[in-house]
Amino acid sequence: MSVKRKGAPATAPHQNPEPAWLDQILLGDCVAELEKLPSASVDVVFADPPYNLQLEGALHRPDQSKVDAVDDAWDQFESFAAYDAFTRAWLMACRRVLKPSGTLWVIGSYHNIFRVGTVLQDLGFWVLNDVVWLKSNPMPNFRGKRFTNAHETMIWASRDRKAKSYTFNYEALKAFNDDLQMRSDWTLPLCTGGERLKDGNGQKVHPTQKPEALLYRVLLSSTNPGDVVLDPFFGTGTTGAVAKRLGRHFVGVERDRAYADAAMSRIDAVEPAPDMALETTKGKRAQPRIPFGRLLEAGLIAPGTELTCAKGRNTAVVRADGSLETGGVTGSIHKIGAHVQGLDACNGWTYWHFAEGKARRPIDDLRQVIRDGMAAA
Amino acid sequence: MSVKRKGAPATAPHQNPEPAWLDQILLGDCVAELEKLPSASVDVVFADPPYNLQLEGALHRPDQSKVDAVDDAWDQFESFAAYDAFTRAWLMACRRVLKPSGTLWVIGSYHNIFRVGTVLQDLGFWVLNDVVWLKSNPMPNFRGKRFTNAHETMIWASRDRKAKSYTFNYEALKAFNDDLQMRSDWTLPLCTGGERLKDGNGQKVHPTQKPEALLYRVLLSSTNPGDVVLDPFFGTGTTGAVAKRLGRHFVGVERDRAYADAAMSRIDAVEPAPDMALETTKGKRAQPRIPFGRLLEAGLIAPGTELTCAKGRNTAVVRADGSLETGGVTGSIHKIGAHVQGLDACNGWTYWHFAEGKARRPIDDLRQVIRDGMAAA
DNA sequence: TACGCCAGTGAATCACACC
DNA sequence: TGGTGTGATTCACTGGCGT
Repeated sequence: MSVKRKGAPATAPHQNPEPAWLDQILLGDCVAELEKLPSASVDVVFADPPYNLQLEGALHRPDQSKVDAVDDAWDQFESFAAYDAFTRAWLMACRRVLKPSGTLWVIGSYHNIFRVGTVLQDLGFWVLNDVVWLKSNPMPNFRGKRFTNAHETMIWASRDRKAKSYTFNYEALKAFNDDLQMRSDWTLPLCTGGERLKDGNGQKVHPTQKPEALLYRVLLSSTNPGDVVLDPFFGTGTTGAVAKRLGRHFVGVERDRAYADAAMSRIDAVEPAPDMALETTKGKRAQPRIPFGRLLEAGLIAPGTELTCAKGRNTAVVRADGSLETGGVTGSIHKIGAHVQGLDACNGWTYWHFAEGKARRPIDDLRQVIRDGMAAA
Repeated sequence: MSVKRKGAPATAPHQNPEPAWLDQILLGDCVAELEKLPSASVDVVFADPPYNLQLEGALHRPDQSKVDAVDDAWDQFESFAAYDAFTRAWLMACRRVLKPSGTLWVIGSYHNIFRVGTVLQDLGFWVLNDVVWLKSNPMPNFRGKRFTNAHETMIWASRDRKAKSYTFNYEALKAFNDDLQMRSDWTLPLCTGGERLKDGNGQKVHPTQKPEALLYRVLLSSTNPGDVVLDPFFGTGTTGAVAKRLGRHFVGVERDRAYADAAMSRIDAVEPAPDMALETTKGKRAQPRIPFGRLLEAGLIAPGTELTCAKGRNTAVVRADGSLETGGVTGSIHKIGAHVQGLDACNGWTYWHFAEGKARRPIDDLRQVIRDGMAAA
C-alpha cells in the first residue's frame, strides 16, 4: 500500500522503466515495508528515528506557559533493550536494501544516539563522520539545571568497513563552504515560519519536522543527481522534498497516514530548482561569540586580577566565573561597568583595562588575541 | 604506589586530616587502583579514555609528510566487545567511588563515544547533557573523503537517574557567558603552543593532551571549590593542573610513569587562584529562605496593606499571619497569585507589588532588605 | 510604509526542603 | 518513605497589531 504521487515524470520508452516504488511513500511499519524492496537498490538512507525521550511531568516556561512536549505514542519504548531491538531491526532492513557502496545517515540526540551508534557499529556499518547540527535558535533550558541543549548529532556511515568508493562530493561542499573544507559542525536554524507545516488550525503537523537546509547539505554531500534516497521514518517528507528539489529520487516509509498525506502534497508542490536553492541554503559558519569568561580559560586573565577604568579611578576584581566584584557588588563586565559609573548600560570590553607595565590596555585587546588565534588556524 | 606531590598544603590540626590519596597520582591500572579508594569519596569524574582508533597503515599529508597518528599500544583493542568490557570495568569502578550526588564527564570521538554512552546508560548513569567541543583549529581532512573532523563529544551524566541535587553552577556559567545561559556547544582551540608539554627533543609528551580551557569550563560548571575530581586516565595531568588552579582537589590514575612524572612536575608549577576570586555567581536558590511573614514581623508590611499585580489590576489584602485574602479566598502569596491569574503556580514574590508613592514595587524588594540586613550582621 | 510592542513557540529526559 | 508547599526559571525568532 502506498501513497501515489501526482504527475510523476514519464519514463522514456528506451530507458529501463523505473521501479513502481520510486518517489513513493510506503504506508506501514518500516521493517515490513522495506522487505518489499529489492536488496542493494538504494544509494543513501537518511533516518530520523524516534528519540525515546523519557519525559516525566509537564514543563512550564518561566511565564507559566506549557511546553508542547513530544509525548507521542511512537516515541515510547519500554526499556533501552526494547529500543535497541527496534533499532537493530530497522538498521538491518536498511542495510539489506543499501547498495554496497551506499551510505547511511541517522540523526538523534543524547537520548538515543549512543544506542543507535553502537548497534550500527555492531551490524558492520563503518562510521565515516559524526556531524553536529548546531541550532542557532534552540529552546532554552527553562529551569537552569543543565546546559542549553543546543545541538543534535548525525552519524554518517558506509555500509561496510571496506566500502567501495562511497559518494562524497568534496569539491562541491568546499565550494559551498566558501572554499573551505566542510566541517563536521553545521550551524542552522530550526524549522520554523513558513517552512513548518501547519494544519487547518495553525497547529504543527509533525512535532519534529527537520529543516530543509539540513537535508540539503546531507544530499548535496553524499548523493548524485538521479540517486535513490530512502527515508524509513518519512514523517512529513522533508527528505523527499529536498530530494525532488535536487533531482534525486526518494522512497519513504511512514506509518501514520496523516503524516504521509501531508508529505505527499508537500512534495507535489516542490519545483526542482537546485541553482536557486543553493543560494538560499548557503551560509557561512557563524562567527562564534567570545564571552569574557573565555579570556580566563585561555589564561589571558587570571582570577584575582584587578581591572580599572582607563584612568584607573574605578577598580574591580575578576572572579573565576568571569564576573567582576567591586565593593561587594558582582556581575558581568558590562553590568559592573555600568554600576560604577552610575549608568544603565556600559560596554565592558572597552571600559575595563588591565595593567601592562605602567600602561593600561582595554580588555578588548585580549579578545582580539583570541580572534587572531582562531583566524590563524 | 603513587607519585607524591611537592609542597602539599599542610592540613591544619583542627581539621579532618585529608586522605593520603588526595592530590596524588596513583600509578597503575585504573580499575585496580580505584579499588584502593573508599566508595562515595569523589564529587566528579572526568575521563578521557583511549579512543579505540583503528587506523590502517600510515596517513600522509599531501606533501607526503607522515601524520603522527595515535597508534600507541594502549589505544588498541581487539574488538568492540573487548572495548565494551574495558569501558564497563572502568565505569563501574568510577561509579563506586562517586558520591551519590556526583557527576561524570567522558570525552570521546565517533570511534568510541557511542560505545561509552551505551555502557554508561546501561550501568544506570543518567545523561544530563552531551556537550560538543568545537575545535577552532582542527586538523584538516587530507584525503578529501570525509568532512573535517572538527569536534569531539563529551557526555555529562549523574550517577543515578534520581540523583539528588548534582552541582551545576548555572549562574556562574551564565555570568561567564556574558549573561546568556551556557549552551551545549563550546568553541575552543586545540592544545598547542606553550601549553603543550614537550620532551627534551621537542616531541609532544602525550598524543591527546586536552586544552586547559576545556577542563576550566568543565570544573567551573560542575564542581565547587574544595571538591574532589577524579581522572582515571590522567595522562599529563590537565585535569589536575586546572583543578589546582581553581582550588579543587584531584586524584589521578595513570599507568605510564613517564606521563605521571610529567604531570606531577606540571602540577607543582601551577599557582592556585586566590580563594576570594574562586567565589562565583550564585542565584537566588543559594540565598536563605525568607517566609513572607518575616516581612510583617519586621514591620516592612503592615497587616491590612493592599497588594496588587504589576499593573494594579488584581488586588489582595495582607492578613496578620502573612496570608493574602481576595474575594473571600485566602492563601499564601503564591497560592493567591496563582488563583487570581487562573494558573497552577505563581511566584508571589515577583507577582505582588506594594505602593510607594505613585509607583509599585515588587515585594521581593522588601525581602532583599531583610537579606541585606542579615548579610551586614 | 515603517517601526515598536507583545504574544507565541521550538525533540526537554528541567526542584527541593520539610514534615 | 511519600505528600505538601514554596518559589525559581528563557533565547532567538516569527507574526500580528497598533501607532
